[in-house]
Amino acid sequence: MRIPIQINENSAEPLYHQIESQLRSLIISGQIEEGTLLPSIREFAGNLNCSVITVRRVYQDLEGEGLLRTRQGTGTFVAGVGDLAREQYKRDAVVDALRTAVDKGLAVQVSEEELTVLFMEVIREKYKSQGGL
Amino acid sequence: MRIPIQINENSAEPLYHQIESQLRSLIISGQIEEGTLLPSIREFAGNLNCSVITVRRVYQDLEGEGLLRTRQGTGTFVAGVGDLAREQYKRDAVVDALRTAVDKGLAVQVSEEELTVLFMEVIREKYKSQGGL
Amino acid sequence: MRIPIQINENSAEPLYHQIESQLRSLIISGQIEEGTLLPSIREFAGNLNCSVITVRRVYQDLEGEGLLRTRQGTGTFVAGVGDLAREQYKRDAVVDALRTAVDKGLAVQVSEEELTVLFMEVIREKYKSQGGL
Amino acid sequence: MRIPIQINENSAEPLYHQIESQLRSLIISGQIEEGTLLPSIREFAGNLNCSVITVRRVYQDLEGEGLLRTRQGTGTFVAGVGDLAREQYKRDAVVDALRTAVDKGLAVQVSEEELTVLFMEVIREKYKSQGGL
DNA sequence: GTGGTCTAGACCACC
DNA sequence: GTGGTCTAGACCACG
Repeated sequence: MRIPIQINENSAEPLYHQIESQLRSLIISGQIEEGTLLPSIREFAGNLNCSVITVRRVYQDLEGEGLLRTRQGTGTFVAGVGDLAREQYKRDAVVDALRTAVDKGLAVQVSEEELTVLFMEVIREKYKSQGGL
Repeated sequence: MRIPIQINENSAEPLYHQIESQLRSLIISGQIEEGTLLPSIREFAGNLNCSVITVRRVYQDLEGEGLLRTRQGTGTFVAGVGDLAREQYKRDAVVDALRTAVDKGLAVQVSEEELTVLFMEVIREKYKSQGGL
Repeated sequence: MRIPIQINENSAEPLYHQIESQLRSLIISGQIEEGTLLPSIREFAGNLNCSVITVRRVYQDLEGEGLLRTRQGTGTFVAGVGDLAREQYKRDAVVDALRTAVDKGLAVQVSEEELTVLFMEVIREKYKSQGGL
Repeated sequence: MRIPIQINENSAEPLYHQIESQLRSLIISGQIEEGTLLPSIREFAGNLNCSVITVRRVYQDLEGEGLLRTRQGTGTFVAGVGDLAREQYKRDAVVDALRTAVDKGLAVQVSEEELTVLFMEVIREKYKSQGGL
């Protein structure tokens, strides 16, 4: 199976972090189903053109979060995410990002109205380009 | 003049980065006026309880962005930010943060409506705690 | 790879500045190819017999100019300089220096003809000592 | 007497240095005649909008070079510059700047021909804007 | 191994 | 007094 991960070479964000957060989203949103066998560390590293130790770290971290399960000699699987946990998880991630954005607006003294207008522009632009969800 | 900067010791965000972004906001929002003489690097370092080198780096980076002007032997001043440039600057910073948040929503497959509701909750909560702007 | 940098201990020009301008020239003239992995800051500091911090500053400044790209844990690379950009870059640097020289001539009231003669003497002397380009 | 000095606030070049080199040029080129009484330190500082100690340094340095003479309680005068010395002085200053420019060209691997063309463009542009000398 | 951050402290040039 | 440069050395994050 081919996992769709986009790496931004120029970003200051560490490699492992970029991969983790995208893979996490794919799992939580259900785009990769529970029980799926992920690529081996070597194969994944080859796909992403990064070192095996980076992939190893990603798998370990997500296993620590309970999103993956590793079976010696077999491979790494997507673990289950309860529906309730999933909803909570989504909400948290999104609310956190929104809070950061609103804080930015406050710091720079944009009014509540202006900020809302900007939000509307951005959401329209993004969701249009993705097609209806 | 006393510059109000809040340092979060526990944050993963580098010290110089915390200081930079807060000072940047103070300048572009106009809360520190053009031409203001900032504290000397030593004095500021004393206030912030950090090394002079860290303050030096902050001043240098912001000078690189054109927000500060420094003259050896004299001190460091707030450079002018044209009103138009300032508006653009604000907008960019905020739109960028909003985009990140909306991307997060997309990644996790939250619907446009849900995301809007969450935004409204967050903005109400934040702006209320700050009083009317 | 060994980078040929000449340090002048007695110059009033700051160390980091000497290194920066020479490394910059090597890159934009194409003598160091795009994608080349530069020495680690520690190794380079050893070669140049200066502090790692000085090298770090050089790499950081040139990264800011877009000439280098650095990834934590991996190293520092020469970034691409588009051929067109490179030509512009060269021209700018040289024209700037020429302007300074001509200004000097004007300030001291040397005639256009005298100045041209002096230029011819200098260019012959310099280019001869370098061999044909 | 009003001495025409242009200060560039944004330059990295130290204040005293900017003033010195311009005043030096004015004297050597004969635009300020031998024996002229220069403004008092305080007056000059007022004109240039800089500190008296900066002007003091300028006068001292140029006195050290033999270009000025100070008489206690009377003021600071322009000393004589022999015609031969003047010519040598001019030549040296200009040749030095030209050498710097040509070095830049070499560093960046511009050919002798290209460099000559650039020089011609620059000299035409500068001398035209100044009117015939 | 790599770069990223931060420290304390020195010495210099400038105003 | 101010900022500008440079040092040695520490600790952390990344690959």
